Amino acid sequence: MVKKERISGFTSRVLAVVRRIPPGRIATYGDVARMAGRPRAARAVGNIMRNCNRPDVPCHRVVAAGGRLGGYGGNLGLKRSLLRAEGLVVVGSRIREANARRWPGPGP
DNA sequence: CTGCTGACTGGTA
DNA sequence: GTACCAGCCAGCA
Repeated sequence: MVKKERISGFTSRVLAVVRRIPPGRIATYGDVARMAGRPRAARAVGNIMRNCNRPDVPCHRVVAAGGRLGGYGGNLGLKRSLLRAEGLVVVGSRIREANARRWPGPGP
C-alpha cells in the first residue's frame, strides 16, 4: 500500500530541485538548500535526502561542500562509482573540481 | 509546546 | 592535513 507521505513545501521544493539536476552535474547541500529557498538549510536538506527513497531523486548527485562526497550513509564507494559513471572524476572521497562542474542552477 | 537528532557549513586551533 | 565548536533548519517523540 502506498504510504501517504507528508511532503511539506520545503521538502517538495528540495526534491524537485534535486530531480532537476542533469547528469554529469553535481550540487552541494547548500546549493540545493539555496535553490529550494533556504540557503541555510543544508542540514535539513541532508535529512530529506536521508529519506530519499525516490528513484526520481538522484541523491548521489548531491555532495557536500569543498568537493567532498559526504552523506550517503557512509556508502561513499557506491556514490563514487555512480558519479564516476556519470563522467565525474572522483579521487578518494574527493571530487576533482576541475571535472566536477557544479550545477549552475536555475540562475538568478 | 519543548528537546533531540542529523546524508551540513564555515571558522578556529 | 585533522579535530572541535557554534549556527542554522526540518522532522519526529
